[in-house]
Amino acid sequence: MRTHERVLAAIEHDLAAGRWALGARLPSERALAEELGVSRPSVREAVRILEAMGIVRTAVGSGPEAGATVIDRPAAGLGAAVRLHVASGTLPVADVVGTRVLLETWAVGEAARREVAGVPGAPATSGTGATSDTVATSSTGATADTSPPSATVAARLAEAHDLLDRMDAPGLSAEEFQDLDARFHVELVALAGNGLVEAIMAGLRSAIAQYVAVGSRALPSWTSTAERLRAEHRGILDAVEAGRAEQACERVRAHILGFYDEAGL
Amino acid sequence: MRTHERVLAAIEHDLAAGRWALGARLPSERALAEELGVSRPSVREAVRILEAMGIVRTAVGSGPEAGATVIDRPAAGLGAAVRLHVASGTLPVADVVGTRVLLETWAVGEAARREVAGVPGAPATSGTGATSDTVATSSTGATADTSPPSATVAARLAEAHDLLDRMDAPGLSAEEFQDLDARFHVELVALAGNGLVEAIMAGLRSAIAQYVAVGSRALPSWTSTAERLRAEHRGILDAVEAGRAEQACERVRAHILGFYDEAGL
DNA sequence: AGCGCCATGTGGTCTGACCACATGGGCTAC
DNA sequence: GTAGCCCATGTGGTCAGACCACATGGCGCT
Repeated sequence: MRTHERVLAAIEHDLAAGRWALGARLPSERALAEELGVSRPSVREAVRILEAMGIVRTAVGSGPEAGATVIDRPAAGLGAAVRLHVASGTLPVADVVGTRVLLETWAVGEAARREVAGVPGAPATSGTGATSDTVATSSTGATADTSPPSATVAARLAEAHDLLDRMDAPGLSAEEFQDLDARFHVELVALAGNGLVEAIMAGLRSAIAQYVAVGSRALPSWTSTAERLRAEHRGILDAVEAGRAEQACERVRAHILGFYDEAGL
Repeated sequence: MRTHERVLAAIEHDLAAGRWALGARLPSERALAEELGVSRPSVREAVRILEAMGIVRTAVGSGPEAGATVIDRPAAGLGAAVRLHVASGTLPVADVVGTRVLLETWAVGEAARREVAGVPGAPATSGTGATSDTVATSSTGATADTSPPSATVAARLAEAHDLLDRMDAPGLSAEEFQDLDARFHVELVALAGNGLVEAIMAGLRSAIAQYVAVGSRALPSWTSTAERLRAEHRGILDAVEAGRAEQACERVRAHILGFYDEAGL
């Protein structure tokens, strides 16, 4: 077994044993190296992997913000992995589209059924909202994290409405629109309250952004398409809030596949 | 931007540009370092991340097998990331169970509808079968890769049947049974022919194995539970092959949630 | 012609060092 | 006594160089 794998296993063990809570700091690389009897580069490689997977965040300097702190960003690792596999050509775009149809139709259905059950403001089981990637940067410039952790469904809905409002702004560039659009769809999935599904959807985000950017260049008219997308977004959210699960599912499906077909992908 | 991130971005760019096909070898670490004007440790950190995400495989020695070769193992990165997040306590087990219910019910439904459409032997869109993890080893000892790439649906069905037959072997330990069980469920999802969904399910495998192992210790009688699981597996596969989508979905849901409830999780 | 040995190139690891950065306490000036 | 500045300290980031284990493949010997 390679040294950095032993380090990784040791950290994973301590993580599972609760040695470090969320937000806590790992020992310094030098201290960990001495503690485990390995060299600093080996520790560094393990920390790099944890960072790529969204388990820790590293920062230089001094004080409580410096060092490797345990964070909660499941989407980072998933997103980078999916994007890299799409980049290497092993994952076809059709599979990505099929997956988002699956996740999003399910999510809006769940959300709508929860609405009709009369618990519109119930807290989500887990709010692991984190969207930006940690690894590399050749993806579309993901701006910044937005979703606060452990948000309620009501807050998620408000966030979704806010995103739609911002997409109505005149003079919005296609890139800005598509960025807001991607975040809206992640919020949509987040409404279902399953942190893992949300993380997967957030992970798909950069891969989705790539094919959307490519596909939008093949459109006859971006402005008219954007107008249609805006209306469809409103329609989806309306169906969810009205508790019409079947209608919400069908609208999401038509929305996603409609763009996919129109862009000729 | 940190040096290893620049290296990662450069490799991702070349990967997307088709510089290396699947199975090709990356330049040696020393050559890459010189090419990019960075030191070897920086290259190593980038390669480590690629390895953790299942993009490349590294091997020492000489000859065509040595070095960093481009592979196609989407499940490795996803699996390790999901397992680590579950270990750190940020992803509840209920979310993992909910996600597998979603993926598996959808997959068997798709498979059954494809059966009834009369294309039982149609080739899958992509066969990215890879199940074992690359990172760390504290998970349940995943034995080895089994699914060959680009397998047909018929081959997948045969593999599923074979797994069920092997689960009938007398004297099978609980661990062996659960390993076969996990592989059966991955095969089930693979029937739908979506490589990404299959990769996600394969990624969930080690996280699932953990809660199954914990839950099975709380069962009143493992042998009787195993007997029930065997029968349910056959029932699911029968429904798929008969093209009864609704029945297959319901049986999968009952199968997963039944164990979850019985184990008191 | 067959066999065995070693030069070669690979990743794996370690040592030691220096740098940039952010903090926080001590020192100085007022 | 207080407010401000400044540098010691500890952090990750990076580099250079070295050695090791390993697997291969060609060379030389038999």
